[in-house]
Amino acid sequence: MDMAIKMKNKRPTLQDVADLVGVTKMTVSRYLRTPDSVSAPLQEKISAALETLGYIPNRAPDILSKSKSHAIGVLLPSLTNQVFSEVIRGIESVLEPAGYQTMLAHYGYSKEAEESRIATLLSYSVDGLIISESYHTDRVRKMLAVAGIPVIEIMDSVSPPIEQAIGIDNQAAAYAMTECMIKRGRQKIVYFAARMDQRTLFKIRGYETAMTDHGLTPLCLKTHSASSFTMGANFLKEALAQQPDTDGIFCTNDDLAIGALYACQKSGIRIPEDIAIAGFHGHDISRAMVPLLATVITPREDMGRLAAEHLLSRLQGNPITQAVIDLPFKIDIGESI
Amino acid sequence: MDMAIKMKNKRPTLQDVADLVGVTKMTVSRYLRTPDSVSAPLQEKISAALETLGYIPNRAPDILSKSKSHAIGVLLPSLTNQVFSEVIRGIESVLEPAGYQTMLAHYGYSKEAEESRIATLLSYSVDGLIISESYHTDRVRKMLAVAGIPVIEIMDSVSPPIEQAIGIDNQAAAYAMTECMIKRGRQKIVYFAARMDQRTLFKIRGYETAMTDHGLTPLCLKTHSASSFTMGANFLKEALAQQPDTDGIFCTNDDLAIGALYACQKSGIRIPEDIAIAGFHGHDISRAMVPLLATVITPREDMGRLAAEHLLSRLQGNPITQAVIDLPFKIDIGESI
DNA sequence: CCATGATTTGTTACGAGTAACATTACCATA
DNA sequence: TATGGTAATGTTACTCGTAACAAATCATGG
Repeated sequence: MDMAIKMKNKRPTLQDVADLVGVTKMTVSRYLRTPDSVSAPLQEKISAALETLGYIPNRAPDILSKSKSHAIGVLLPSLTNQVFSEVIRGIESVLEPAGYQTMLAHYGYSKEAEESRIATLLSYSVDGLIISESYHTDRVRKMLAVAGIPVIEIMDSVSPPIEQAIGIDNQAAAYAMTECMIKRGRQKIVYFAARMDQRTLFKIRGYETAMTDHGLTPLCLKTHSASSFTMGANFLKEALAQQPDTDGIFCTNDDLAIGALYACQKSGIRIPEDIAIAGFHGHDISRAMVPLLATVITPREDMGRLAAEHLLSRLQGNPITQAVIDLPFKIDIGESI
Repeated sequence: MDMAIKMKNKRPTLQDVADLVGVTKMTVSRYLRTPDSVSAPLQEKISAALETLGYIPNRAPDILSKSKSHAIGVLLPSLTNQVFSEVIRGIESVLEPAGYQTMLAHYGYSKEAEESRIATLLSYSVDGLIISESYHTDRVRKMLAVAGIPVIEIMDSVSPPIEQAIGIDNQAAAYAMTECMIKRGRQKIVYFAARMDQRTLFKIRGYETAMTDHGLTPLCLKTHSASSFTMGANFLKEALAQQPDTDGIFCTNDDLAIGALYACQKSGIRIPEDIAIAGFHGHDISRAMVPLLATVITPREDMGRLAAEHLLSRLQGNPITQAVIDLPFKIDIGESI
């Protein structure tokens, strides 16, 4: 066999193109960035050579010499949650048309994992970071400070931001929904909480404050595992066991609420006559189902979109105009409370 | 003000660490990779200096000299679709523990966009690619060939793969579900199709073949826009207008099916007595709702997981063991047919 | 007390593209 | 035809970490 020609299977470089044309790689480099800076005959020859070899630009040298990767790191707690899928969608809808690449990472709600993921993203010289959660370790804060790139925190608008935060006031949202249920006559409202992350803790506080403000006794069922329809059904059973006259359920997200709602339907519990159910986030399904789920509608995609827009603005050298952007939420009473 | 010390705000390099300790960067480099290759006193001093400066490794030189980024490019048609969120989850569940970074991109079902996204991913020297759809332009095929990195296609197991494909037989799946509905007595089944991508076309073919095989007349409602609950409701209206005695609906995905199902509930159409409804994919919601949605359960997360596993295996130098991996689907008749 | 080998640290070169500077080619005009 | 000026192309140096090689240091045994 001929094992001569083959072997050199590495992708073509500017030098390969230059050799084919008979010029230096500098000329090819110039052609790629400003075609007219090269003479007309060369333009054609270089263009043909690029096509022949299938040349693809290489960002590595640029990342090395200019520390600019044109990539943005996105660090979220989870990919399992629909909320974050929508955030990613919002982010990508801005970054991609702007020519930025998204580097996605997740840390499963673990602080140690967050540290290592941020280090990893920084090791790729990302030009900016979008991260979530409002609490960060000192090590994370130091890494971000040293990296000297713009960082935007999303999801929560209450905690003081590292630089800039875009989110909602989860506590106020939970308070509002709880109060709404109380005003509609519910007294024995149970809160279903999962994951127990920062945002969930804020929501619980909002719920508990609303309950005690109205002279009612809060009852919160908690799990550290992820939320799911099944978990919502399980929580329903437990709630009825602990508090048989439960007349309202407020869930940390739509999954739990829908799980609880279907479980009620299966056991002949009428919604909302017997028990009122409310969720959190307002996913598409809750806007379509029968009965319509009462929920707190949150601007998840907007959060991603705005975060990306502000990040790009800062990459263009603009200063931070607003350290905290508090996005509005909306209470939708649907048909389930 | 003192503008002396500040200014040099770029992130610390190995040289900075070395200067602080009083050695060459080579020594620090060695310490980072094999701490014991450096004398004990130096180990401590270097460790302290790294901490003081907040040094973060830089992958750029490695990418440049070894063309190894430890990043995997993932190109999907859309991020809007829950199917792909779950695929991403599967991919990340393997890549992240293996120390690989995910570079995510999407192309909105456009072939031109696919070309440019692949070029972008390659420009970052990704070590491997996971892409979707089975049809690719010549330019894409050439880029992939020149890049010389392992490529895995997911979602479809029928078309001949570039190198390796992992997916399901969409046509067979649609055929199976259609036949199942027919065997349960349905005659006037309408197909709801959206997006009209490769996979949808396969499904339509499966549905139509099953119908004609059983002497029935297929009727397919189509839209090029994305599927949604609303679209499912609209399709229902149109189906009843075009074929008032419609007794079955088979949808290209669960969203359309659920939208149609809820629309039926609202108009007093009984499911499945009056109309049988089936979806495709078996998302969590369809496994929890009342009535349980009949659906084709597809191994979305498995697809991602397997794709990532096979990719890693090939990055470790193993050959392709199976060019096409056809994953099983499952018909779940639920309570809606 | 020096030779020998082992251990530790240092030096040089490289990867791909580009900024900055240097050179060459070419044209028009005096 | 020499000259000035511009347009086109070439050269050099640089980015940061590390492989490969070189040098220095140290310990041990004869």
